[in-house]
Amino acid sequence: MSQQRTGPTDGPDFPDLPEATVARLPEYLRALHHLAEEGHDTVSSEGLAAAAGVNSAKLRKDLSHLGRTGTRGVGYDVTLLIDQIEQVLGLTHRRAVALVGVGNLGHALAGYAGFGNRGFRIAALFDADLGRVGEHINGLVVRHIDELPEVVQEESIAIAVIATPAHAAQNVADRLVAAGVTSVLNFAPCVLNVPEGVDVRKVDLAIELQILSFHEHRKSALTGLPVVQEPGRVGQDLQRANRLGGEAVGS
Amino acid sequence: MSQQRTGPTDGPDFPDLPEATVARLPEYLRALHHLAEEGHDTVSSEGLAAAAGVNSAKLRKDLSHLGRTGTRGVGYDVTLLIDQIEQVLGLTHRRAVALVGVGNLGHALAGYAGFGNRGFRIAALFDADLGRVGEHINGLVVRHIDELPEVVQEESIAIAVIATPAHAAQNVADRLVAAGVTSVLNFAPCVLNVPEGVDVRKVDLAIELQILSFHEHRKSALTGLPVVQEPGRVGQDLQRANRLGGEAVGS
DNA sequence: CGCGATTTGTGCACGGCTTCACAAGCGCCT
DNA sequence: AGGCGCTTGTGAAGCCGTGCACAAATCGCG
Repeated sequence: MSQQRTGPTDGPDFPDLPEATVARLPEYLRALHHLAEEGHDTVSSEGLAAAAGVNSAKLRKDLSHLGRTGTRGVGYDVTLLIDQIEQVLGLTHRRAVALVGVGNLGHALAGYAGFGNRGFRIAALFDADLGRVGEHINGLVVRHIDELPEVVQEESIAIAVIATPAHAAQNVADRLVAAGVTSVLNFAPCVLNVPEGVDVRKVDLAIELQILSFHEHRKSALTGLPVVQEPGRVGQDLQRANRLGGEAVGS
Repeated sequence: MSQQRTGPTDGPDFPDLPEATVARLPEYLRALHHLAEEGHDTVSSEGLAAAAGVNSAKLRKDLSHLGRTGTRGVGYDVTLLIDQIEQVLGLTHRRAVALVGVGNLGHALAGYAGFGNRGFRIAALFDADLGRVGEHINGLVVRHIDELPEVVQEESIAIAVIATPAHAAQNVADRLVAAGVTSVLNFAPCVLNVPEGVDVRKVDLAIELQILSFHEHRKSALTGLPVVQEPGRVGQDLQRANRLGGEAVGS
């Protein structure tokens, strides 16, 4: 609401990173932690790039946005780089996260150790179902969603995870925003409308599979039969042709 | 392995969609199903774009890659468009999916109804832990991972989901590929090395949160105090600043 | 102290994606 | 039948991201 995303930041230490870079920094961070555990003190861009699964030039350009980080001829200091990235990502303190929806998926997320290890602390669980309120999960008690405002205030929660059914997600999002949450990770398969200034990221498991399905479909069309049919009318014909050839997916 | 991704496809009905388009088609599909349930027969690009959360021009260009789909002055026929997209994504039949790792997350995924509704059928569950083998989840029995090759053959499985701990993921991926799987959805926080021709998509929950954390960090630096401190040592100081500015998030 | 090996940081060009703006086409109404 | 309003499909411009290739910088060693 109050700030626009465009234009250079006037804050001195915010280099206004490209979004693509921001999306990769966490991956670098994970790789660096792994390297640190193995006892490495320094890494070359080549080595870190391999560990993170990216091009080394891209990695160097990404890191160059953080200011002077590496030393030529040597590489990057692992612990120093970890600190720098955690700085930029705002991971210098454990951020409190609220989780709404303690169903099938939410239950699993509440117990997922990966959050705790990587800068986050699930500070509160919520659900609308009174049958679930009061349940203990991983040392936390499930609270009713009406208690959102107080808890968000008390725990200084800025990030929330939505793991509710799709039909409830928009309502939950509205209440989260009203309570002061400004970042949402949405697992519900629907589009969320939020006011400007609130960030939403979406994770849709079925969509990921459907993207893979497309590539599968294409692979099997290439390796398998050449799909004989007229190039002109690509309408209902295709539909029928595919339904018939549907089984031929074995490698 | 056998095919390279570059160059135009020689198959007549594969328009070689841009990857960005492929990633959005599933979202359109979901929105269309929703519209169909509400009784809509046609949609304008504007309407569908709003429902999918994208720009309408982008949507039209995406759909134009599928061939003639809409009618000018009217819009898009909802059911027809659903069929077309499902065609292209290879969703004309329910694809069998294997799920490896029946821990915290895997358990939830096995019970997730969203897969079944959207073109996929979890055909087999695997785990390396003998204590879990034999367990019944959602009508399926957990099998030992050594049985992978047979089951993948029998069920014609081309897509697999990895929900194991990170340290086991690469091994599992190798075995999946050896068994004939050519698409992998990886929930383990690590990079997978797979031979060419195998597609991997990764979902890392902590990374999503870290990206949100970055934006939070930036917001609080903008709205709050101008972050007075030496540019040199950007260490613990920022940490304090953020904690103080944490309250100022009310809309 | 100087040289060579090594590795970072970056200028540059290329390709893909996004967005605007508008012409072409379609149906409806008179 | 003809015109009008609406909506698609697309040319063109601009932006962002990627990757090559190389200059600049640093360390170690003789």
